[in-house]
Amino acid sequence: MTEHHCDDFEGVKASLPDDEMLYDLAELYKIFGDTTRIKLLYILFEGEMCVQHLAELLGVSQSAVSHQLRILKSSRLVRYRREGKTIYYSLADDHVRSIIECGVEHINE
Amino acid sequence: MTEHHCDDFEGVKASLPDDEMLYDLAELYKIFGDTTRIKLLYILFEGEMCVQHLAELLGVSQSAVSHQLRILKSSRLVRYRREGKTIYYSLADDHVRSIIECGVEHINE
DNA sequence: TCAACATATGAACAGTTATTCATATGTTTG
DNA sequence: CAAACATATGAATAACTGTTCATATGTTGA
Repeated sequence: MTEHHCDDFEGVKASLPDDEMLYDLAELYKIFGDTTRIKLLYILFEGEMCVQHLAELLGVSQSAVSHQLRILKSSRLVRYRREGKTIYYSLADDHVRSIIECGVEHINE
Repeated sequence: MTEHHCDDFEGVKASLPDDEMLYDLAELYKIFGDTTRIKLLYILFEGEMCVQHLAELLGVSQSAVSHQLRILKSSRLVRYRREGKTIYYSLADDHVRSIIECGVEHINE
């Protein structure tokens, strides 16, 4: 009797989270899987910043940043506040930090 | 004096990790950003399993699983051992678990 | 060594994604 | 209200990604 689990389909299958949850999880990580968005999040670690300046720091167009911010916003990873014409973006909560830290740990091993 | 950081380009820029690290990080998360791979990892939480059975559990072709396993392997997220004709895959370490747990936390908030 | 089996790999294709360009929305000031 | 500015959005495009099919590699036992 080996220790592999090929015998126990039903057991393993039952232990899996439901498909919707797995889908959501993948969707979440997809968001972190892009250099522009990772950079955005890292910049926002330091505090809020307006769109224009985010674009300059990243070296991409205002439009590109805005599109990416929309994705981050819709996943509730960032939030924003308006001040006159300017909109300042910031991190929504600390999950972002902890998620990224987990990744960094793996890379630095 | 507001609290935003638009003034402090250089400061924020200096605080950013180097591009290579940010790239690697994005590459890592990209791997988690796919339902098939997330499922694979979840299955392997329960123990090692051979390719054929992984394919059956996932409902995709043997080839597809093999391609995905190659990606997971090259990122050192899984490892394998051969036993005759069969190859058993398993998680490489516990980082996978902690990374995924961070994601789950965000989803369940 | 040959047949049967398990896994890996390459090419092709369909679907997705990130960017840019052009333009729209919304805000402030004269 | 009009002009100037900041951001958002839609369409188009180029690049990337995951799957399948066909086939190659590698292992075992007769």
